[in-house]
Amino acid sequence: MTATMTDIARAVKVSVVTVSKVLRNQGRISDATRKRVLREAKRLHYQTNWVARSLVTRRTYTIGLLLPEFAHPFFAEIARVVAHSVRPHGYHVVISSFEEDPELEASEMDCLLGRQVDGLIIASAQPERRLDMFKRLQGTKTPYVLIDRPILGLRACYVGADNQAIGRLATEHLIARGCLRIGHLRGPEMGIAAARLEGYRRALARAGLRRASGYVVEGGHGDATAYEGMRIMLKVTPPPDGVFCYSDPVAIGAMRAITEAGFRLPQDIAVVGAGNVHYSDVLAVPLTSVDQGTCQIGEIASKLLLERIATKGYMRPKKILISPTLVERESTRRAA
Amino acid sequence: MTATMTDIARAVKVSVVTVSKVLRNQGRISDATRKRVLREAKRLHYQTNWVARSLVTRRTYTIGLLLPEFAHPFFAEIARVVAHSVRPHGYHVVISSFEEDPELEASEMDCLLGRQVDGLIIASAQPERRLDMFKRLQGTKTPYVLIDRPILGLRACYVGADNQAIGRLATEHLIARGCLRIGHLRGPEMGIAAARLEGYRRALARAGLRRASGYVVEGGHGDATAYEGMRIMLKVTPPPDGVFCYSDPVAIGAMRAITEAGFRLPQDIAVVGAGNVHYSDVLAVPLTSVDQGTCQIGEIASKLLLERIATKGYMRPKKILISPTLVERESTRRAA
DNA sequence: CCTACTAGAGTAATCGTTAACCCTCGCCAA
DNA sequence: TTGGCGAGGGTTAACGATTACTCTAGTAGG
Repeated sequence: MTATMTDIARAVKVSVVTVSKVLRNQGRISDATRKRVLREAKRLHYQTNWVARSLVTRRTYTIGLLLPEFAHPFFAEIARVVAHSVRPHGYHVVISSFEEDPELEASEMDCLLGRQVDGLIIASAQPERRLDMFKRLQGTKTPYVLIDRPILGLRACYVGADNQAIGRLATEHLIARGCLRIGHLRGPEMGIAAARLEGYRRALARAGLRRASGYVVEGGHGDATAYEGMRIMLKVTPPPDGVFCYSDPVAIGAMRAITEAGFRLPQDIAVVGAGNVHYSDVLAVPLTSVDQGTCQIGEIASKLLLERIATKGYMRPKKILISPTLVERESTRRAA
Repeated sequence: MTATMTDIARAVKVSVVTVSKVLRNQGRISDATRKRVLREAKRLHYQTNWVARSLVTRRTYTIGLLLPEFAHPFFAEIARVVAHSVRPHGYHVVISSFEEDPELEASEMDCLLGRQVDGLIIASAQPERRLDMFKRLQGTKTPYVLIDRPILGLRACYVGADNQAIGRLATEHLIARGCLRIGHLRGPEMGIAAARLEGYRRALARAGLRRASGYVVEGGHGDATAYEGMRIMLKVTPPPDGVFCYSDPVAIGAMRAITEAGFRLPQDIAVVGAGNVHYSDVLAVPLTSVDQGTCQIGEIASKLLLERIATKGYMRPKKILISPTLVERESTRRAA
């Protein structure tokens, strides 16, 4: 069985407290005793029982990661980065995905709190104006950081991409590549998609380009819906000569529609995606994409959370937007 | 602050034990008392303190997931499936990735054991014949299941893809598509890659096809190394008319080399990958790929582990190989 | 020689829950 | 009347560690 401090204490003939002190390097212990304890601990392969320690210290060195979905590359990357960032501080990560179900999200949050996590990182799917999950969370005083999806009306830490900047950057890039009729295949959500759309609009306005109504089409979430959306947009006369797509999967669907319609890519129509997912450069036409700084989001969220865990008093919530960067590939590489 | 059973007990004027019994639906409690306790519990938003409960029950309802890498689609999917499979049984998952570093893997295992996980699922990177990590693990009697990478000489549960079958299936498919000179871009590892190679060889032998020496080339892990490997293979005369690639990324690199060399795909050279990663059908030429049954691996590993956790006595280790399935796409779609 | 201090330990209480008994009615049968 | 039994609770002692004291020599200083 697993050895406990009592086992060590008995073997070395000291009290459990002495063992505890040695193992934590605390209190005054003679070198001789320390060595004997350490030797015995090693001999028995002693491992701190964190359950017992946590009960009295009220710290589990565990953080909860509450995500809508795990297999999604963005969230998988977040999980990786978060686990990696907190490990040097002795923390581990308990994961929980709620498949975009707000009810499940709330109940999973309760579970994680019951497990006494020291803090939470959440990409929430709570509908707008439904803050009771967060009220409950705040009631427990457990630190938490929101990522990716901002929650309106909540005074809380938030780290996410600067979606308006993403829209602006993508659109400005198309403009710089000489596009004059720039379309947008937008996403379905209120917050994120709306901000990207707004960035797109502002970039157009600043460049003095017109906004034809048919140039903004709903592209859904995946490449299938995006394919349909793009086909609709291509029927506008004149067709667009550049498209900013809400996400990379959407861009993939769009490119398929464009190629099938007989347009050349990027000569006739240039395409920009967003997300810069791992496979963007192995596509038929490698996709120019706006990188949303996934790693940074994970790192900063972790850092923020650990800060808050370490601090007793009140800390003002911080909202941090990560500046996107453009990764240019073939899908926009053409003469301006 | 968070309410405890003591708070409820005081409010309802019963003992803590009574509260505990009500909350666990155990022991004989009158309906009246039960209702009062439950009402108070709800009023205070009582949540079981799992740390305290675990200390006495010796069950944390937590399982550890020890993986080489998180962002990799295969492992991300595994994490998703495992978390999803164990949740209905009240379990949560603590993740830990060790970036292919055996030392880190072992130390993370110790941490997870210190956290008293009820069981472990491991895709190990321990080098061959270094079993001491597992000896230690077995010493704790903590149930565990290996996935993906078998460990030789270890009597332990294992769930993984049938790699030889993958090689066979891919090669037989190429044969069925009329390929006569079939190459293999192999992977670097001993176990998995060797098994796929063996499956390839057997399929060739069974079909009575010759094995030219230059037709088996090391393709590395990613598309960059695979690209180089494929260029080498294309110099053989006559060049292959079909290639089974160790993985999908490898196949992507190979396809690039093939196209650049002026061959048509799949008419001149057909390509099969393995892994069936999510983006296989959005490539320039959608890639035929052998699906290795990721979901099944995760589900079965979870089931096996929960079984072992629930069972007191000894259980014979089970080794389960998941039969692969072929997903045909454009890269092999040609007349036989 | 006595006091004060310190190094090096030990004791007792506690964290929140559960396990294993124990107690006290009230009721019923002998 | 007594004995037994079961319903409905309560008591006590863990679980494995930590925290906050307490205790005891030895030692240095006056």
